[in-house]
Amino acid sequence: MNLSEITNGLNDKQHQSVALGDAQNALILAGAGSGKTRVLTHRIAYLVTQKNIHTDSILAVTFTNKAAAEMRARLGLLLRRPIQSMWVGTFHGLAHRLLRTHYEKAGLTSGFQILDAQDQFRIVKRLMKENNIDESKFPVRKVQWFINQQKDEGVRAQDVDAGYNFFIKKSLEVFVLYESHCRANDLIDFAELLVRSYELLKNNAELLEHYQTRFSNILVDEFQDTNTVQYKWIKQLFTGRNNVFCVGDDDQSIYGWRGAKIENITNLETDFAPIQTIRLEQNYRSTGNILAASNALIANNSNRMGKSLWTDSGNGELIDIYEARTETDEADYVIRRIKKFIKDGSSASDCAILYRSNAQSRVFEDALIKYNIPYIIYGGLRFFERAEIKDALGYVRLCESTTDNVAFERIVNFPTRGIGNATLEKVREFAKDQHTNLFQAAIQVAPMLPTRASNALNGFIQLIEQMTDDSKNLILSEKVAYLLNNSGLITHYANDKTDKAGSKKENLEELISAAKQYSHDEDSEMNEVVGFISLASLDSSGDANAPIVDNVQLMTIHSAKGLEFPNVFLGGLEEDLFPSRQSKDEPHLLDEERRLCYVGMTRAMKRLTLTFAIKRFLHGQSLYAYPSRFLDEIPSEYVNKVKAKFGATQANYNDDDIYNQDIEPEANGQLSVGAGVKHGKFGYGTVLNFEGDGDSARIQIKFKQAGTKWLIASYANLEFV
DNA sequence: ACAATAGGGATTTTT
DNA sequence: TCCCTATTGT
Repeated sequence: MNLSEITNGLNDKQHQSVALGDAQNALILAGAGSGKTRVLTHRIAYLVTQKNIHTDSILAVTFTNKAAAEMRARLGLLLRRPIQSMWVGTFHGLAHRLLRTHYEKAGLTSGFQILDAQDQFRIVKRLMKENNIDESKFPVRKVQWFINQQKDEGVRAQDVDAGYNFFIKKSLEVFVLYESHCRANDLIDFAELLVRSYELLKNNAELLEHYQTRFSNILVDEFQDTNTVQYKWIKQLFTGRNNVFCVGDDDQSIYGWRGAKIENITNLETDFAPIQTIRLEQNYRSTGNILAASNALIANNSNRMGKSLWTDSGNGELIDIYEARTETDEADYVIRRIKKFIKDGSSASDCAILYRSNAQSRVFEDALIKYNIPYIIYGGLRFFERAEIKDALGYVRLCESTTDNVAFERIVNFPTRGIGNATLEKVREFAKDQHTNLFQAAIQVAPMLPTRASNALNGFIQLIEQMTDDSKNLILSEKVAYLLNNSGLITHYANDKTDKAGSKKENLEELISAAKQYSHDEDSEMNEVVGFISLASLDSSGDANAPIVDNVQLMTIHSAKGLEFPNVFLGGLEEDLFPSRQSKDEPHLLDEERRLCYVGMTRAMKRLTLTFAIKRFLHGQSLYAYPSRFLDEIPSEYVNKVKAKFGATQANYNDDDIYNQDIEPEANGQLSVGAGVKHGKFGYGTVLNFEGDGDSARIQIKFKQAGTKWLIASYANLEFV
C-alpha cells in the first residue's frame, strides 16, 4: 500500500499527525468533529505499512467497546489483513486480557470472575449488613462510590488516611472487608481490572519489560477521560524507547466526576517528553454559527489548552433559543419543530433531543407520542444488565463452576423454591467458618436442617448437579437454552401474568441468540463459557443488531458524546438544572458543566435549538427557574430568540411560525407508534412499539393507569381511538 | 414468601 | 413525580 492511499483526503494537520516519525511522541488535540478517529486509524495504518511496524507491536486503547469495534473495523478495511490478534481494545478489555494471560502472577485462579457495578453493589450491601453498618447513615451507593474512587486513584484500603472524617472511616472499614472478600472469592471489579493489571506489571519486572519492548507504539483515544490508574498504566509501558500517540480534547472532558483527570492531558508534556502537540481545529461537522457560539461558550473556562474550531462551510442558520413557559411547552415546541423538519424532508433519526438528566426525557416522550413520531431513548438498563439475563447467566455460571458465590447468591432462591433467609444465613456462616464456597457449604449444611428447608436446599443442589451433568457436552448456545428451560426460569415467566413477563421471556430467547452469535477466540486463555460470561460483564450493551426504525433520538448529553446529528435540540437550559445545582458553586465543577454544554452544542451539524422553561415541574413540585448562564455566554449575533406564542404580547416571534402550520397531534386509527388505543381491562393507552402483523403482532402499550405492557394483538381486543 | 404500603431520595454512568 | 427500599401484614 502506498502512502497516498493512507493520506488521501486528509488536511494538513491531519496529514502531519498521521505521518509523524515512528519514534515521535505526539499529543493530538482534536476538536469536536475534526476527524480524530480517522487520524488514529490512519496513523496505525501508516505505522504498519510505511514504517513496517508489526501489528503485534501496536497497542491501541479506547474507552468504549463501540469505539474499539469501530477502530477494528476501519483498520481491517485499511490494512486488508487480519487484525484479530492486535491489541486494540478498551482499557478494561486489555487489562482483562493481561490478567487472564498471567492470572497466576496476578494472584488469581484461572476462573476469576468480573463483578459489574450491580454485583459490586450487592456485595458491599451484604458486607455492610453482616457487619451492622447502618445503611441509612452510610448509603451503600456512597460507600461503593468511595471504594471505586480510591481504586480509580490506584489506592488500596491500607493506603487511605481516613483522618477524622467519620464517613470516610466507616467507608474504609467496608473497603477493607470488601477487598478481603474479593480476594477470597477471586472477584475482580471494573476498577480492579486496571489496578490489578497495573500491579501485575509493577511487581514483575520481566513481564513489564516484555510488554515495554513488545509495544513500540502506544495509541490512546479520548485521553482527556483517563483516570489516574489508566494514566499510570500507560506511563508504565512507556520507556522512551517506544512512543505514545495520544488523541484527546480537554474541552470535551465530561467524566471528571468518575475520576477522569483532565490534568493528565497536560501532564503528558512533562511525563512523555519530548512530545509534539498538534491541534486539529478544522471542523467538518457543524455550521459556522454553531461553532462560533460553541467557541464563545467554552472560552469562559479557565485552564484550557486553547483551541478554536473553524469551518469553511459557511455560517448556516442562527441558533434558536426558545423560552418556554413550562417543560410541557418546551417539549411541545421541540416536537412541533421536529414534525416540521420531517415534513420538510428530514428523517426522524436526523433529529436528536439531548438533555442533562434522564428525568427530562419523560415530557419529550409524552409529546412524541402525542404527535405520533417514532422515537428511541438511549440509556437505561442495557441487555446484559437486565435482571432476567443476569439470573440466566447465574445458572450458566454456577453450572460452569460451583465455586461462583456471586452466582449462587443470585439464583439459589430464584425462581423461589422455599429457601429462605434463615437457611441461607446458616449456609453463609458454614462457608465462612470452613473456608469453603457456598455450594459446598449448602451440601454440608442441608442434612442438618429441618425437613422442609433441607428438602428445598437439596432440591437446589440436585438441580444444579443434574443440569451440570446433562449439559456438559452441549455447545454454548444449546447449554444456555437447556439451562433456561430446566432451571425453571422460562416456566417462571410463563406463569407470570404480570406486565413485563412477555418481554422478559423474549429477552431470555435473545440471550440464546447472543450465545449463538458469540465467536470465541480459540487462542484465548478462557474456555468458551467463561469468555461469554466475561463479554457479558465487559460489554453489557449486547446490541449486535442496529436499530432499523427511523426514530428521533433521545439521550443525555453524556451518551451523545462522539455522535452527531443534523438537528439537535438541547433542553432544560436553566440554572440549577444545567448547570446542575450541585455543580454551580464549585468553579471546577462548573467548568465541567460548561464543557458538557459545549459537547452538546457541537453535536449539531445544521440546526441547533436550545430551550429553557421558566417554570418546571421537577421532583413533584413546580419551580421557577432562571435561564442558564450558558445562554448569556453565547453572543447574540449567533442567536434567534423565540418565545411561546400563546397570549404573549411582546413575543419576538421569528421562526418558521410552527404554530400556524398544519402540525397537530394525530391519532390515525391504525396500528402505528403513537396511536391511541382502548383496552377492555387496562383502559386508555398509547402504542409505544409493535412487532409483527396480523394476529401474531405483539404491541407495546403505555396505559394511562396500568403502566406499560406488551400485548398479543389477537387476544388484546384493542379499540383504536 | 409475597403483596401492599410507607418513607426517602432524586445529575451524568464509557467499563 | 417516580423509583427503590424497608416494613408490615397475610
